[in-house]
Amino acid sequence: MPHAHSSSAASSGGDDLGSTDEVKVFKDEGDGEDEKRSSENLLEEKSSLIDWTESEEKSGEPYPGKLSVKSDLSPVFGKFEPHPATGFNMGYLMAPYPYPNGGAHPLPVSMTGKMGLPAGGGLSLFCPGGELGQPPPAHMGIPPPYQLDSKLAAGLARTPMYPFPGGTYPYPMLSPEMSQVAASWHTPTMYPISSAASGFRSPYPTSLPISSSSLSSELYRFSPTLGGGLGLGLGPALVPPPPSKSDLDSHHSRYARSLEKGSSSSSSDKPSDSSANSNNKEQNKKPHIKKPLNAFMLYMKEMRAKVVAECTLKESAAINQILGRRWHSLSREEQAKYYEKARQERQLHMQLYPGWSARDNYGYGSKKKKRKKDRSPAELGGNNLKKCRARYGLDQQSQWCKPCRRKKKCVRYMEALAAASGTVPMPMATPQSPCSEEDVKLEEMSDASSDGDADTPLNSASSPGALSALSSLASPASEPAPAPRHPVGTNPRDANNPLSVGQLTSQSWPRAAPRPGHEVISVS
DNA sequence: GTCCCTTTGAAGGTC
DNA sequence: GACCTTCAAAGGGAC
Repeated sequence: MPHAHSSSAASSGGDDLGSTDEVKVFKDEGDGEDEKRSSENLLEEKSSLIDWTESEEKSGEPYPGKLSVKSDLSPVFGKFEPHPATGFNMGYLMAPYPYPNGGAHPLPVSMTGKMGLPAGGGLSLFCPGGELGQPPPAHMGIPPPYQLDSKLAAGLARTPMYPFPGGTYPYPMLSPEMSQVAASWHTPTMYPISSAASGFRSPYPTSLPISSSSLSSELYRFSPTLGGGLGLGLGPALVPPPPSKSDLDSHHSRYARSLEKGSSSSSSDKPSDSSANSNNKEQNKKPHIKKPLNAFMLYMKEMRAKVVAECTLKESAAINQILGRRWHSLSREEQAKYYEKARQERQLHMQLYPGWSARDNYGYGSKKKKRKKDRSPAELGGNNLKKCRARYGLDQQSQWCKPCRRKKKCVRYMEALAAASGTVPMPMATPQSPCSEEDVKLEEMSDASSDGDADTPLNSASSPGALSALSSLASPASEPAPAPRHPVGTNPRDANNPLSVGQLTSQSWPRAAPRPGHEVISVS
C-alpha cells in the first residue's frame, strides 16, 4: 500500500485526528488472502484506512492503489452504486470521497445525499437480511443471496417517514442543484458563531467566505455557504436539515430558539433574552458548539430513516439497537467510510473552533448529568466490572471486553475461547424479516426488562432486559459467547499473545451476531 | 416540559 | 494505562 502521507500530513494539523479511528468490526476473513492479512498488525490496518484518505487528500484520487475503480466524480458524496451482480459490495466501486467540486480539498464532504439513495441502492441492502441475516462483507466475496423482497422494496419506496421541509433531503447533495436548495435554506451553522465575548475566536477563518449573517442558528453545524463558497459538499452532521420536531423539542434546540430570538447571527453569544433562568443565561453566554459526530453517529443519522421505514419500530432506543448491530455488521470498508467522514468532521470542527473542547459541553444538560451522577454505581456501567468479576469469580486482574463495555479479557471471551477450541458451530441467523422478528423481541424486552439478568455482562447497560433480548437475537441464550471472528492466534491485532486474551480489545470483540457463513470457528 | 432510553465513538478526567 | 463519564442524534414514552 502506498503511503503517501508522512510528515506532510502535519501540515493540515489535523490528520492525526484520525489516529483513533478504527474499524472495530472484524469479519470472518475466511479466504486465503484475508487469512494472510489477519497476521497483519491492527495498527497497520488502521493506518491503512488513514493512508487511504490521506493519500486521497493529497493526490486527489481516492484510495490510490487500493481501489482500482476510480471515482465517477459524482457530486453525490458517498454515493453507492449497487453492484450489478451482488448489489452489495458497491462500496468498493465508488470513490468514497470524491470532492463535489472536483477538487482535492480535504474539507468534509461527508454524508451528502445518502438519504436520497434510490431503493435497492447501497446500504439499503443491509436490510433484507437485516441484522440477523446480514450478508457477508463485500470483501469476502461470497455472493450474497440477498435480494430486496417486495416488502422491503415497498418499504423503501414509501414516502419518507420524516419528510423534510420543502421536500428536500436532510442532507444536501451539494450538487449544483442541491447546493441551490441548500442555499435556499441558507442554513446557519449549527455551531453558532462565537464572539470575542464567548471566549472563542471567530470560528470561521477569514479565508472562508462566510458571512456572519448566514450563521444565525446553531441548528446548522456549518453553513452551506461554507460548502458552497468553497465548492464543497458538507457532511450531514455539519449541514443538518432544517429544524425537525426533535430539534425543537430537544434541549439543544432550546438553545437554538434562544439564539433565534436573541439574534440572527454573530450576536449568538448573547444570553437568551427571554430566559428568566440565570443558569440558562450563563450557559447561553457561551454558544453551545456541538461535538462533531462520530462515525457511528453519522451512520445512525443516515440509516435511521431507512430502518424506521422498514420496521414498525418507532422508538429511537430500539432503532438504535438495530443500528448498533447493523453497524457491527458493516464491512470494514463500509465502516471505514464513516470513520473517515467522522475524521473529516472533526478536522473541520477543529479548524472552525480551535479552542473548543468536548469538555466545554460538559454539563450542558446539567440536570441529566446530575441525575446520572446521582445514580448508584450499580445503575451505571462503572460498576459492571465489579459485578462481572463477582458473578464469574474473576480475580481482580480479569477484565472484560466490549460486551461488558470494558476492554480486555472477560468471561465472555473466555467462553468464546472454550467454544472455539471445540469448533463450535456458530448460531445461524434465521433469514427472515428482521424487523418483524425484532418487533417481537423488542416488545418482549420491554416487558422483560425486569426479568433481565442485570449481572450478565452483556446486560450491564441501563436496560438489561433490552440488551438481553437483543443479545438473544444475536445468539441464543444457550449458546456460548460468540467466538472472535479471528480464530485464536490469528487475530491481526494479536501482537504478542497467541491467544491474545490480554490483547483483546473492544476493537476485536464483535458484539454483533455472527453472520451466516460464519458457522464454524476453527482453532489452530 | 423534561428526561430517559439506546447505540458507538471521541475525548477529557481520574486514579 | 485502565477506567469512568459525558456528549453527540433521534424520537417515542414516561413522568
